[in-house]
Amino acid sequence: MLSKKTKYGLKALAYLGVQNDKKPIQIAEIAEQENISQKFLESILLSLRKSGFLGSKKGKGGGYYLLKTPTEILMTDVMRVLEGPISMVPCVSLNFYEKCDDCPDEAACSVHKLMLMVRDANLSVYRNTTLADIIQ
Amino acid sequence: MLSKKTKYGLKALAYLGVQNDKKPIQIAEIAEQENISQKFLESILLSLRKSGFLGSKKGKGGGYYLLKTPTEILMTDVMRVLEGPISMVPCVSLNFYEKCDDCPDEAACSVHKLMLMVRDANLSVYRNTTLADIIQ
DNA sequence: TAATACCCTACTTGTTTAGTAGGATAACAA
DNA sequence: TTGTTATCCTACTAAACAAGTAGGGTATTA
Repeated sequence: MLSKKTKYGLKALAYLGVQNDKKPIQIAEIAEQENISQKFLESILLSLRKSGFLGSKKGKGGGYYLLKTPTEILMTDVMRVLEGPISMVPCVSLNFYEKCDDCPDEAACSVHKLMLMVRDANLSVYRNTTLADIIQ
Repeated sequence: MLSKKTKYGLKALAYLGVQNDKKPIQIAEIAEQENISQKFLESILLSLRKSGFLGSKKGKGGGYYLLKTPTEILMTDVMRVLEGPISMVPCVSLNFYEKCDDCPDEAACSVHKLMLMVRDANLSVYRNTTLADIIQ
């Protein structure tokens, strides 16, 4: 299941992505428009800022804005930050590889084989999809 | 992340799949060979039996065995029983569809759009993979 | 009739999720 | 300079879920 964090994060990015100008948008506005708890959204936007997707401005007239254009924002990167590893098991992860402690032989493991295929299928979606592709 | 339940269930199915004869295999043997807690595996095999993948035999010489040949066991079905819905959000699920309560317009939802692509990618893997494909 | 091995329910423990609470800090405007 | 706005940051919490454990009951076979 997709976590609410990821869902809300994606919705917020999409909301910022459809704005034509680069004027900062307030958390409160996004939260209200997208039916998200404001405080929860606050922490999500914070992590999106820390990972380089968003810029922010404090004080009156402040808010968040995209640092790149939607066509430059890859779902691979967004998903890794919001949802974590794309692989369903660490032993097939490109960025978070870890050997299974219970599995003596990766090459012979049926779970490994299946999860490799699943990982590749997911990666091909996320790598070929940008924020621009999912807004409008 | 893939649950241990699914991981163990797949390993057990694979273990039963490589047996050439149809002789029942005991939980204890699978648990030992695959490094799985026996009691936990017991409950997993029980659910695989109740969903029609396995047959069982009680008493001495008893155990579990596949009810179909590995080429007939689709990953779509296995994953749905062990891991639950293949979709990451209910609003794109074929078998467990549910409308999002916070989302006014599915067609315009960016999360919906992305998750549709992800669902299709995963389905195409699971639908085209049988137990036979992941053993050996 | 004793041993074997599955059958079934209920409980426990640890982790994660989805928030809440409450204040600190920076920027702008009067 | 002072009040207001809005982000920044830490810590806490309730509920759900995962991953087992415990302890028997029941059917089959020798």
